[in-house]
Amino acid sequence: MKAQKSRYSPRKQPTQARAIATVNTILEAAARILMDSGYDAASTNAIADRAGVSVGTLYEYFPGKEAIFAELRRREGFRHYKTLIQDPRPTTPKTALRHLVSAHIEYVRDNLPLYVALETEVPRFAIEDLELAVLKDYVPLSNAFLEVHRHELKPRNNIDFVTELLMRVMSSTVNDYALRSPSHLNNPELTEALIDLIGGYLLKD
Amino acid sequence: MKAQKSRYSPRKQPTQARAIATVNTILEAAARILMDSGYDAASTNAIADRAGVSVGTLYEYFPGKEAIFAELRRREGFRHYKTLIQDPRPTTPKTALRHLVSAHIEYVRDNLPLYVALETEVPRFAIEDLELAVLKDYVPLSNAFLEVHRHELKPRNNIDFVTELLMRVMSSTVNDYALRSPSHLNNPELTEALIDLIGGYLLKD
DNA sequence: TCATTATCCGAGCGATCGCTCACTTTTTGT
DNA sequence: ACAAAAAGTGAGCGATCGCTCGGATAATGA
Repeated sequence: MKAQKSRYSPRKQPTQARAIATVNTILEAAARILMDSGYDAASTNAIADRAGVSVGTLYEYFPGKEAIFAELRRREGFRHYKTLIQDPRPTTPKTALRHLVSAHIEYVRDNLPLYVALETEVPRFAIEDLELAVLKDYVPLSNAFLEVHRHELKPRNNIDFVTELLMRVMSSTVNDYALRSPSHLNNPELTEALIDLIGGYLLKD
Repeated sequence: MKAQKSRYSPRKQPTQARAIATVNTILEAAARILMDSGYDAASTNAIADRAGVSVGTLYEYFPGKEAIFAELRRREGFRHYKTLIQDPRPTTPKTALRHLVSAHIEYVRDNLPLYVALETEVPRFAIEDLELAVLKDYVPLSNAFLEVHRHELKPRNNIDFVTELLMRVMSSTVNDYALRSPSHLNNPELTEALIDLIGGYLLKD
């Protein structure tokens, strides 16, 4: 059986190079209008105009408006995820934690307008895919790593629960700063405080 | 000068009892449709129908659709805030922290559908008022309390920064669970873990 | 009582939206 | 070279939206 076709998956796969370029252009136009004027202003006609293609072309590759932003979110989520896992051989839990926190904050800071727009403007349709990719891929990865360094951790009865909690603490707190006090993302104190907070709960002194 | 008239403030103040009831009915209808069918489905016509009044009446008291949900959010935010501060004389920082975390989780859990709908469905217009009320009222309140119990805290150079950070850690983490894993809100482990996490960072052992 | 004010009504306007479809142009494969 | 497939076009349809306005009804207060 072929890959499950989500309600938000592309209508047709572009094969020629120019078609792939068209899809990218459409997504870039959608991102631009989203950041500049919000989700409501990002009508399919407006996106097509901005991309320099006709609405008809847009509907060749996307079954609807929601699919455009679902794809945009999927691509950004993957970019984000990649920055988190490209840690050259984590050595100790402490350094792994430091890399995770600073890489996460760095991604959000460096992509702030789009990150904020996706979080605040776009309705929450079809985020399950992305959630699964991050929580079901990354959490087990972390768990395996922590398992190896069990002797450096404070003893907890439920490692799965703790890993997931601390993951959420980090991402949702940074998310909160991004939406409400974005300037704090440049404050090194924030990174250090999060490392101390999470490390203090997770690691032996 | 009269109170600053926000873009989302009511068009006219209801004076008679039946008019006040009408406004409440409209807000309740808006909340119901929002929870059942989302923000887009909550058109002004739909809200008026559901409330059993005409659109004309709706526009007597609200300058537009956004104002309805701004008011709804304002009222819910105030209800939430009140549950946090009604602590009968907090004694120690530890008990105050326990009360804060459990009261917060309790409110979110007991109002989950509306809380989630407001967070995920309603665009983020005019939330500044609410932010100010909570962050500018509650944070100083906590700071004053912590100042008194300074000797029980781990020494930090920036108490304002720490208070705000821990506040955001708690609220945004609970928010994350509410949106993505609401069943965990019933897990007492979550409350205990958050208290340990924040207490461990803030308080001496 | 009765003028004044507050409240409520709802048909319908103008604008915009997501989207279709009959069609043309470009690329591909042989 | 040339038929088939892929890519691109854009006028315009049907639906819905937020909102107005002229007028009816109910409460108030002197």
